[in-house]
Amino acid sequence: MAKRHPGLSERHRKIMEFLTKFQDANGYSPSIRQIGDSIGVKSTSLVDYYLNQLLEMGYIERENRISRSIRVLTPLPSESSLPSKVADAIRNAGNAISDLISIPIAGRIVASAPLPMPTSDLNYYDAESSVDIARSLLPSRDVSELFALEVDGDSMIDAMVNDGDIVVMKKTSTANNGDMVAVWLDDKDETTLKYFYKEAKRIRLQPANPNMGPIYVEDPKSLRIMGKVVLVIRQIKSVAG
Amino acid sequence: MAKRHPGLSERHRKIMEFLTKFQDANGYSPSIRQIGDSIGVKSTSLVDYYLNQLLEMGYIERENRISRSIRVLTPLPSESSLPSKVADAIRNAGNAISDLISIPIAGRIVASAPLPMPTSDLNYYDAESSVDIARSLLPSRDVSELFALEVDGDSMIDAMVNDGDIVVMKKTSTANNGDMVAVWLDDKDETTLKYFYKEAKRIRLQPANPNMGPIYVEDPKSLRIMGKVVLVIRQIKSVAG
DNA sequence: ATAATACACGAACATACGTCCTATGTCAAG
DNA sequence: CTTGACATAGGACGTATGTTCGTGTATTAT
Repeated sequence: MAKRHPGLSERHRKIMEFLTKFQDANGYSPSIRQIGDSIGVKSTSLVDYYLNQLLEMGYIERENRISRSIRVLTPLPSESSLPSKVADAIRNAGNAISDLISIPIAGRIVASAPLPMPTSDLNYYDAESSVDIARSLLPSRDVSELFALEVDGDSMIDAMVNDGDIVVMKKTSTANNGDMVAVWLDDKDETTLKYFYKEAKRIRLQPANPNMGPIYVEDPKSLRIMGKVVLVIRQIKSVAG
Repeated sequence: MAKRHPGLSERHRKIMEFLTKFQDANGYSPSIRQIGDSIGVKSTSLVDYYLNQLLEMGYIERENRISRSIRVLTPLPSESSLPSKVADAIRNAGNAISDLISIPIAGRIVASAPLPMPTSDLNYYDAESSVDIARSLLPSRDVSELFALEVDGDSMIDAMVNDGDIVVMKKTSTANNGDMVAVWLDDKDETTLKYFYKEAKRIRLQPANPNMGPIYVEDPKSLRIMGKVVLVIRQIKSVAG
């Protein structure tokens, strides 16, 4: 259950350290160039390059084209500097009190229709329905991007997901190899849940059910990643039938 | 020594609210223009104007000429409009503990072996591992009879349950029609998860996967119900393969 | 040796974003 | 009525910042 830390170069480590430190000290993220300075690199593109790797590896998150929008997801264990009382307090308040997270249920997921997405980042409130999940079950510290969908129909059984199941997803448009993602296939006009693998010239979508074969997507453009699945919950509801 | 909070106009309040909300949701501050949008103001200068006032009054901090560098210093009191996380946290603080129940993981479930059962009702403590589940996800009021098992191997895919999944079960030796039960089949020498239906002269065990056929047990004696499944949890763990 | 790949630099570019200046309207005090 | 403080709008301007592209150099695979 512990996060994997593969191939983190010295540079990567330094960047992560700088990110957390800077965030902690200033309350906002550094710019690309500031990161470059911190590791002695003059080229912004190189920093961008590293940031993308860290993103791939799931260490950080960024918003496209938005300044200083880097979020550190897995702070490295090496923290000894907590200058900001505020940050500290907030952090403590976060994980000390709310072990239970309420995730809005954005709608139902059907193979034949696109994914309903939470209408905005701000409407936690009006979600009429939601699921409560223990924080310990979730990989991400960042709760804001999580939403849940209820599976409608049998069309996802090849993903080992059945009618009535609840999938908790994280909003994203990129995926790492091995992630289970919800994708919209343009040519097939359908939504599907599959494991994502980027291969040399194509993308392999592997069903969770080991008995079923993968499908391949040659054109990355025709595949829209809507989010990655982080949790599946099935309440057995003793239905007669 | 608390800061004075004089003359906070509706606009000020709205801005503060938006700031905290946005920060909370995105992990970084909004831009001037985003703030403007949020309060229905087109002019960036006006937003700047307000921000300076808030700064004067000690509500926020900003860095000159740095994007998205606003820090909220004094989150507004109560007001019923706090960002959800905090609000929820506070609200739940009292009953959070009781809403979350810790279920011991008794062992692993394999088709080829009997179910490991919790040795006694009292050994919550020494359970090295456990899962935390929100009470709202569980049907049963009675926590003491619940235990969890981790699925080992692919042998349960006909129950739509895969390697690594966690099944939460309620200890029982009887079942009602429609329950999903874990049963030990004497003649086959295996454990399986199936929906339980008592028919006229036999018992029908129906896989969760609608594509697969049922199996029938003629002799009720050769079937031992170990418990009924109340919840299945699958954490997607992004493993390459 | 050749090709492919990862790592690195710098510069050009587009734009997101903060700053600041001008104009307009309101309203209470002088 | 005039004055001035305050609230609001619009936009010009400069720069801070993320993105992209062309190029170069090691390192590794074929």
